[in-house]
Amino acid sequence: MDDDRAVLGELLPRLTRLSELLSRGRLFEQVLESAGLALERPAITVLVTLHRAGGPLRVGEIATRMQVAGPHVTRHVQGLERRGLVRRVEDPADQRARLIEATPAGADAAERYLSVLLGWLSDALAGWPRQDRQDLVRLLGRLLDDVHDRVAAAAGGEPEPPLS
Amino acid sequence: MDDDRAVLGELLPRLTRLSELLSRGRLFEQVLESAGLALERPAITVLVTLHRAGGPLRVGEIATRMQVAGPHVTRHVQGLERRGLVRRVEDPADQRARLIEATPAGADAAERYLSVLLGWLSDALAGWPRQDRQDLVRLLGRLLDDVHDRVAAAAGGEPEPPLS
DNA sequence: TATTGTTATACTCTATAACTATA
DNA sequence: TATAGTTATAGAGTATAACAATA
Repeated sequence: MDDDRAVLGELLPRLTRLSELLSRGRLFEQVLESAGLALERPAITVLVTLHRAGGPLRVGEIATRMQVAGPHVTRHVQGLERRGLVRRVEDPADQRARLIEATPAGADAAERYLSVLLGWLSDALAGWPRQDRQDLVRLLGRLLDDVHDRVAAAAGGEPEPPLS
Repeated sequence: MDDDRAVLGELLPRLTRLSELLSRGRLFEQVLESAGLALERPAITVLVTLHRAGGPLRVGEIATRMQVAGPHVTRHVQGLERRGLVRRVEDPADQRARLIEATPAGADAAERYLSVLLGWLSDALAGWPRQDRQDLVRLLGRLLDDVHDRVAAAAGGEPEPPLS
Protein backbone atom coordinates (compact mmCIF):
# COMPACT_ATOMS: atom_id res chain seq x y z
CA MET A 1 0.00 0.00 0.00
CA ASP A 2 2.90 2.36 -0.58
CA ASP A 3 0.89 3.62 -3.44
CA ASP A 4 -1.87 4.79 -1.13
CA ARG A 5 0.55 6.76 0.97
CA ALA A 6 1.89 8.41 -2.12
CA VAL A 7 -1.57 9.40 -3.26
CA LEU A 8 -2.38 10.80 0.16
CA GLY A 9 0.85 12.72 0.19
CA GLU A 10 -0.22 14.43 -2.99
CA LEU A 11 -3.75 15.04 -1.88
CA LEU A 12 -2.67 17.11 1.09
CA PRO A 13 -0.85 19.86 -0.81
CA ARG A 14 -3.76 20.02 -3.22
CA LEU A 15 -6.22 20.58 -0.43
CA THR A 16 -3.91 23.21 0.98
CA ARG A 17 -3.72 24.97 -2.36
CA LEU A 18 -7.46 24.75 -2.76
CA SER A 19 -7.97 26.21 0.66
CA GLU A 20 -5.70 29.09 -0.24
CA LEU A 21 -7.37 29.63 -3.58
CA LEU A 22 -10.80 29.68 -2.06
CA SER A 23 -10.29 31.57 1.16
CA ARG A 24 -7.19 33.69 1.13
CA GLY A 25 -6.39 33.37 -2.55
CA ARG A 26 -9.67 35.13 -2.87
CA LEU A 27 -11.24 33.44 -5.85
CA PHE A 28 -14.60 34.78 -4.78
CA GLU A 29 -13.25 38.25 -4.10
CA GLN A 30 -11.78 38.37 -7.56
CA VAL A 31 -15.04 37.27 -9.08
CA LEU A 32 -16.70 40.13 -7.23
CA GLU A 33 -14.19 42.56 -8.60
CA SER A 34 -14.52 41.22 -12.10
CA ALA A 35 -18.28 41.52 -11.87
CA GLY A 36 -17.85 45.16 -10.87
CA LEU A 37 -19.35 44.59 -7.45
CA ALA A 38 -17.88 46.50 -4.52
CA LEU A 39 -19.17 44.07 -1.92
CA GLU A 40 -17.60 41.99 0.80
CA ARG A 41 -17.88 38.26 0.46
CA PRO A 42 -20.44 37.76 3.24
CA ALA A 43 -22.58 40.46 1.66
CA ILE A 44 -22.71 38.73 -1.70
CA THR A 45 -23.36 35.47 0.12
CA VAL A 46 -26.45 37.05 1.66
CA LEU A 47 -27.62 38.12 -1.78
CA VAL A 48 -26.94 34.69 -3.26
CA THR A 49 -28.80 33.08 -0.38
CA LEU A 50 -31.82 35.26 -1.09
CA HIS A 51 -31.48 34.52 -4.78
CA ARG A 52 -31.48 30.79 -4.18
CA ALA A 53 -34.44 31.06 -1.83
CA GLY A 54 -36.38 32.87 -4.51
CA GLY A 55 -37.97 35.24 -2.02
CA PRO A 56 -37.55 37.14 1.25
CA LEU A 57 -36.02 35.43 4.27
CA ARG A 58 -35.75 36.28 7.93
CA VAL A 59 -32.42 37.33 9.35
CA GLY A 60 -32.28 34.16 11.42
CA GLU A 61 -33.03 31.99 8.42
CA ILE A 62 -30.26 33.63 6.44
CA ALA A 63 -27.87 33.03 9.33
CA THR A 64 -28.86 29.37 9.46
CA ARG A 65 -28.39 28.89 5.75
CA MET A 66 -25.06 30.68 5.78
CA GLN A 67 -24.10 28.79 8.92
CA VAL A 68 -23.00 31.92 10.73
CA ALA A 69 -24.11 33.72 13.87
CA GLY A 70 -27.00 36.16 13.76
CA PRO A 71 -25.17 39.43 14.37
CA HIS A 72 -22.98 38.72 11.41
CA VAL A 73 -26.00 38.72 9.14
CA THR A 74 -27.45 41.80 10.82
CA ARG A 75 -24.34 43.76 10.05
CA HIS A 76 -24.12 42.81 6.41
CA VAL A 77 -27.82 43.29 5.86
CA GLN A 78 -27.37 46.82 7.17
CA GLY A 79 -24.62 47.45 4.67
CA LEU A 80 -26.69 46.00 1.86
CA GLU A 81 -29.64 48.13 2.88
CA ARG A 82 -27.54 51.29 2.84
CA ARG A 83 -26.47 50.40 -0.68
CA GLY A 84 -30.03 49.79 -1.76
CA LEU A 85 -29.53 46.11 -2.49
CA VAL A 86 -31.99 44.75 0.05
CA ARG A 87 -35.07 46.04 1.82
CA ARG A 88 -36.06 45.20 5.34
CA VAL A 89 -39.79 44.66 5.60
CA GLU A 90 -41.87 43.61 8.55
CA ASP A 91 -43.01 40.05 8.81
CA PRO A 92 -46.81 40.25 8.91
CA ALA A 93 -46.86 37.02 10.90
CA ASP A 94 -44.47 38.11 13.65
CA GLN A 95 -43.70 41.65 14.65
CA ARG A 96 -40.36 40.68 16.16
CA ALA A 97 -39.03 39.41 12.87
CA ARG A 98 -37.82 41.25 9.81
CA LEU A 99 -38.01 39.88 6.31
CA ILE A 100 -35.04 40.66 4.13
CA GLU A 101 -35.88 41.08 0.49
CA ALA A 102 -33.54 41.72 -2.41
CA THR A 103 -34.25 44.85 -4.44
CA PRO A 104 -34.01 44.60 -8.23
CA ALA A 105 -30.47 45.95 -7.94
CA GLY A 106 -29.68 43.30 -5.34
CA ALA A 107 -31.10 40.51 -7.46
CA ASP A 108 -29.10 41.82 -10.39
CA ALA A 109 -25.90 41.81 -8.34
CA ALA A 110 -26.45 38.20 -7.31
CA GLU A 111 -27.08 37.18 -10.89
CA ARG A 112 -24.02 38.96 -12.20
CA TYR A 113 -21.88 37.39 -9.51
CA LEU A 114 -23.09 33.88 -10.23
CA SER A 115 -22.78 34.44 -13.92
CA VAL A 116 -19.14 35.52 -13.73
CA LEU A 117 -18.29 32.71 -11.34
CA LEU A 118 -19.91 30.07 -13.48
CA GLY A 119 -18.26 31.58 -16.52
CA TRP A 120 -14.85 31.26 -14.95
CA LEU A 121 -15.45 27.68 -13.94
CA SER A 122 -16.78 26.95 -17.37
CA ASP A 123 -13.65 28.44 -18.95
CA ALA A 124 -11.41 26.54 -16.59
CA LEU A 125 -13.02 23.24 -17.50
CA ALA A 126 -13.39 24.07 -21.17
CA GLY A 127 -10.73 21.67 -22.39
CA TRP A 128 -11.73 18.80 -20.16
CA PRO A 129 -13.17 15.54 -21.43
CA ARG A 130 -16.72 15.19 -20.27
CA GLN A 131 -15.88 12.08 -18.33
CA ASP A 132 -13.26 13.93 -16.29
CA ARG A 133 -15.71 16.66 -15.40
CA GLN A 134 -18.25 14.17 -14.22
CA ASP A 135 -15.63 12.28 -12.26
CA LEU A 136 -14.42 15.46 -10.62
CA VAL A 137 -17.85 16.36 -9.38
CA ARG A 138 -18.57 12.85 -8.23
CA LEU A 139 -15.28 12.36 -6.41
CA LEU A 140 -15.31 15.80 -4.87
CA GLY A 141 -18.76 15.17 -3.50
CA ARG A 142 -17.71 11.89 -2.02
CA LEU A 143 -14.56 13.37 -0.55
CA LEU A 144 -16.60 16.04 1.17
CA ASP A 145 -18.97 13.51 2.65
CA ASP A 146 -16.24 11.21 3.82
CA VAL A 147 -14.06 13.90 5.30
CA HIS A 148 -17.08 15.42 6.96
CA ASP A 149 -17.90 12.08 8.52
CA ARG A 150 -14.36 11.60 9.71
CA VAL A 151 -14.30 15.04 11.28
CA ALA A 152 -17.63 14.44 12.94
CA ALA A 153 -16.34 11.14 14.31
CA ALA A 154 -13.34 12.91 15.79
CA ALA A 155 -15.50 15.60 17.33
CA GLY A 156 -18.01 13.17 18.76
CA GLY A 157 -16.31 10.03 19.91
CA GLU A 158 -13.08 11.40 21.24
CA PRO A 159 -13.43 12.80 24.74
CA GLU A 160 -9.88 13.99 25.35
CA PRO A 161 -7.66 11.05 24.43
CA PRO A 162 -5.55 9.64 27.28
CA LEU A 163 -1.87 10.50 27.43
CA SER A 164 -0.66 6.92 27.34
CA MET B 1 -24.19 20.93 -23.84
CA ASP B 2 -26.94 21.07 -21.25
CA ASP B 3 -25.02 18.38 -19.53
CA ASP B 4 -22.05 20.65 -19.03
CA ARG B 5 -24.18 23.28 -17.39
CA ALA B 6 -25.57 20.70 -15.04
CA VAL B 7 -22.10 19.53 -14.06
CA LEU B 8 -21.01 23.11 -13.44
CA GLY B 9 -24.08 23.74 -11.38
CA GLU B 10 -23.06 20.90 -9.12
CA LEU B 11 -19.43 21.85 -8.97
CA LEU B 12 -20.18 25.25 -7.48
CA PRO B 13 -21.90 24.06 -4.31
CA ARG B 14 -19.15 21.52 -3.84
CA LEU B 15 -16.50 24.18 -4.00
CA THR B 16 -18.52 26.26 -1.56
CA ARG B 17 -18.79 23.35 0.83
CA LEU B 18 -15.12 22.65 0.49
CA SER B 19 -14.30 26.23 1.21
CA GLU B 20 -16.41 26.06 4.33
CA LEU B 21 -14.93 22.78 5.44
CA LEU B 22 -11.40 24.03 5.00
CA SER B 23 -11.59 27.58 6.22
CA ARG B 24 -14.53 28.21 8.47
CA GLY B 25 -15.50 24.59 9.03
CA ARG B 26 -12.07 24.41 10.55
CA LEU B 27 -10.82 21.04 9.38
CA PHE B 28 -7.30 22.09 10.21
CA GLU B 29 -8.28 23.55 13.56
CA GLN B 30 -9.93 20.29 14.50
CA VAL B 31 -6.88 18.35 13.49
CA LEU B 32 -4.85 20.61 15.77
CA GLU B 33 -7.21 19.96 18.61
CA SER B 34 -7.22 16.24 18.01
CA ALA B 35 -3.42 16.24 17.97
CA GLY B 36 -3.45 17.98 21.35
CA LEU B 37 -1.80 21.11 19.97
CA ALA B 38 -2.88 24.50 21.33
CA LEU B 39 -1.68 26.43 18.31
CA GLU B 40 -3.26 28.78 15.81
CA ARG B 41 -3.38 27.67 12.24
CA PRO B 42 -0.73 30.07 10.95
CA ALA B 43 1.57 28.92 13.75
CA ILE B 44 1.33 25.27 12.77
CA THR B 45 1.76 26.31 9.16
CA VAL B 46 5.07 27.90 10.10
CA LEU B 47 6.14 24.67 11.77
CA VAL B 48 5.04 22.55 8.83
CA THR B 49 6.89 24.89 6.48
CA LEU B 50 10.07 24.40 8.49
CA HIS B 51 9.44 20.67 8.61
CA ARG B 52 9.11 20.48 4.85
CA ALA B 53 12.21 22.59 4.34
CA GLY B 54 14.16 20.18 6.52
CA GLY B 55 16.12 22.99 8.15
CA PRO B 56 16.08 26.62 9.33
CA LEU B 57 14.56 29.30 7.14
CA ARG B 58 14.60 33.08 7.17
CA VAL B 59 11.50 34.96 8.16
CA GLY B 60 11.14 36.31 4.64
CA GLU B 61 11.49 32.87 3.13
CA ILE B 62 8.79 31.50 5.41
CA ALA B 63 6.53 34.37 4.38
CA THR B 64 7.14 33.65 0.71
CA ARG B 65 6.41 29.97 1.10
CA MET B 66 3.29 30.65 3.13
CA GLN B 67 2.31 33.37 0.68
CA VAL B 68 1.66 35.89 3.42
CA ALA B 69 3.12 39.25 4.37
CA GLY B 70 6.25 39.44 6.50
CA PRO B 71 4.81 40.90 9.70
CA HIS B 72 2.37 38.03 9.88
CA VAL B 73 5.24 35.59 10.12
CA THR B 74 7.09 37.75 12.61
CA ARG B 75 4.16 37.69 14.93
CA HIS B 76 3.61 33.95 14.85
CA VAL B 77 7.29 33.20 15.13
CA GLN B 78 7.29 35.28 18.31
CA GLY B 79 4.47 33.18 19.71
CA LEU B 80 6.23 29.97 18.73
CA GLU B 81 9.43 31.17 20.32
CA ARG B 82 7.65 31.97 23.58
CA ARG B 83 6.29 28.44 23.57
CA GLY B 84 9.71 26.97 22.92
CA LEU B 85 8.77 25.52 19.54
CA VAL B 86 11.24 27.50 17.46
CA ARG B 87 14.53 29.24 18.07
CA ARG B 88 15.67 32.42 16.39
CA VAL B 89 19.32 32.25 15.48
CA GLU B 90 21.46 34.73 13.63
CA ASP B 91 22.25 34.11 10.02
CA PRO B 92 26.03 33.93 9.82
CA ALA B 93 25.84 35.11 6.22
CA ASP B 94 23.74 38.22 6.84
CA GLN B 95 23.44 40.06 10.10
CA ARG B 96 20.12 41.60 9.12
CA ALA B 97 18.44 38.24 8.81
CA ARG B 98 17.29 35.78 11.41
CA LEU B 99 17.12 32.06 10.83
CA ILE B 100 14.11 30.35 12.33
CA GLU B 101 14.78 26.83 13.47
CA ALA B 102 12.33 24.33 14.93
CA THR B 103 13.23 22.96 18.35
CA PRO B 104 12.74 19.23 18.95
CA ALA B 105 9.38 20.08 20.50
CA GLY B 106 8.48 22.12 17.42
CA ALA B 107 9.50 19.35 15.05
CA ASP B 108 7.47 16.92 17.10
CA ALA B 109 4.41 19.16 16.91
CA ALA B 110 4.67 19.37 13.14
CA GLU B 111 4.99 15.62 12.86
CA ARG B 112 2.05 14.95 15.11
CA TYR B 113 -0.09 17.41 13.19
CA LEU B 114 0.75 15.90 9.82
CA SER B 115 0.29 12.43 11.18
CA VAL B 116 -3.24 13.13 12.44
CA LEU B 117 -4.18 14.96 9.27
CA LEU B 118 -2.93 12.20 7.00
CA GLY B 119 -4.63 9.67 9.24
CA TRP B 120 -7.95 11.40 8.82
CA LEU B 121 -7.57 11.63 5.08
CA SER B 122 -6.54 8.02 4.99
CA ASP B 123 -9.63 7.04 6.98
CA ALA B 124 -11.87 9.14 4.79
CA LEU B 125 -10.59 7.47 1.64
CA ALA B 126 -10.38 4.01 3.18
CA GLY B 127 -13.29 2.58 1.23
CA TRP B 128 -12.37 4.10 -2.09
CA PRO B 129 -11.25 2.11 -5.10
CA ARG B 130 -7.65 2.90 -5.90
CA GLN B 131 -8.62 4.24 -9.29
CA ASP B 132 -10.95 6.79 -7.73
CA ARG B 133 -8.26 8.03 -5.41
CA GLN B 134 -5.83 8.48 -8.23
CA ASP B 135 -8.46 10.22 -10.32
CA LEU B 136 -9.32 12.56 -7.48
CA VAL B 137 -5.75 13.68 -7.05
CA ARG B 138 -5.25 14.07 -10.77
CA LEU B 139 -8.45 16.00 -11.40
CA LEU B 140 -8.05 18.17 -8.36
CA GLY B 141 -4.57 19.13 -9.46
CA ARG B 142 -5.79 20.01 -12.90
CA LEU B 143 -8.71 21.97 -11.56
CA LEU B 144 -6.37 24.03 -9.43
CA ASP B 145 -4.11 24.78 -12.34
CA ASP B 146 -6.92 25.69 -14.66
CA VAL B 147 -8.80 27.84 -12.19
CA HIS B 148 -5.57 29.52 -11.24
CA ASP B 149 -4.91 30.32 -14.87
CA ARG B 150 -8.38 31.64 -15.36
CA VAL B 151 -8.10 33.87 -12.32
CA ALA B 152 -4.71 35.11 -13.47
CA ALA B 153 -6.15 35.90 -16.87
CA ALA B 154 -8.91 37.93 -15.28
CA ALA B 155 -6.46 39.79 -13.08
CA GLY B 156 -4.07 40.51 -15.92
CA GLY B 157 -5.97 41.19 -19.09
CA GLU B 158 -8.98 42.99 -17.78
CA PRO B 159 -8.29 46.67 -17.09
CA GLU B 160 -11.66 47.82 -15.77
CA PRO B 161 -14.27 46.58 -18.25
CA PRO B 162 -16.31 49.32 -19.96
CA LEU B 163 -19.83 49.96 -18.77
CA SER B 164 -21.43 49.39 -22.15
C1' DT C 1 20.44 53.09 -1.64
C1' DA C 2 18.34 48.36 -1.19
C1' DT C 3 17.00 44.76 1.83
C1' DT C 4 15.59 42.19 6.31
C1' DG C 5 12.87 42.23 9.77
C1' DT C 6 9.95 44.52 13.35
C1' DT C 7 6.50 47.72 15.22
C1' DA C 8 2.27 50.10 14.67
C1' DT C 9 -2.02 50.28 12.77
C1' DA C 10 -6.12 48.83 10.45
C1' DC C 11 -9.56 46.01 8.14
C1' DT C 12 -12.34 41.71 7.40
C1' DC C 13 -14.65 37.76 9.18
C1' DT C 14 -16.76 35.84 12.82
C1' DA C 15 -18.14 34.76 17.67
C1' DT C 16 -20.36 35.58 22.30
C1' DA C 17 -22.82 38.36 25.63
C1' DA C 18 -26.05 41.74 26.84
C1' DC C 19 -30.04 44.02 25.60
C1' DT C 20 -34.79 45.35 23.35
C1' DA C 21 -39.08 44.31 21.54
C1' DT C 22 -42.45 41.16 20.88
C1' DA C 23 -44.75 36.54 21.61
C1' DT D 1 -40.44 33.09 29.95
C1' DA D 2 -38.89 32.22 25.17
C1' DT D 3 -37.70 34.07 20.71
C1' DA D 4 -36.01 37.51 16.85
C1' DG D 5 -33.06 40.70 16.14
C1' DT D 6 -29.62 44.36 17.33
C1' DT D 7 -25.76 46.53 19.75
C1' DA D 8 -21.37 46.07 21.88
C1' DT D 9 -17.28 43.85 22.24
C1' DA D 10 -13.56 40.73 21.21
C1' DG D 11 -10.32 37.79 18.81
C1' DA D 12 -8.12 35.57 14.75
C1' DG D 13 -6.08 36.29 10.29
C1' DT D 14 -3.91 39.24 7.37
C1' DA D 15 -2.40 43.63 5.02
C1' DT D 16 0.14 48.13 4.50
C1' DA D 17 3.11 51.78 6.14
C1' DA D 18 6.82 53.46 8.82
C1' DC D 19 10.97 52.39 10.82
C1' DA D 20 15.54 50.15 12.34
C1' DA D 21 19.58 47.71 11.35
C1' DT D 22 22.61 46.00 8.13
C1' DA D 23 24.30 45.31 3.43
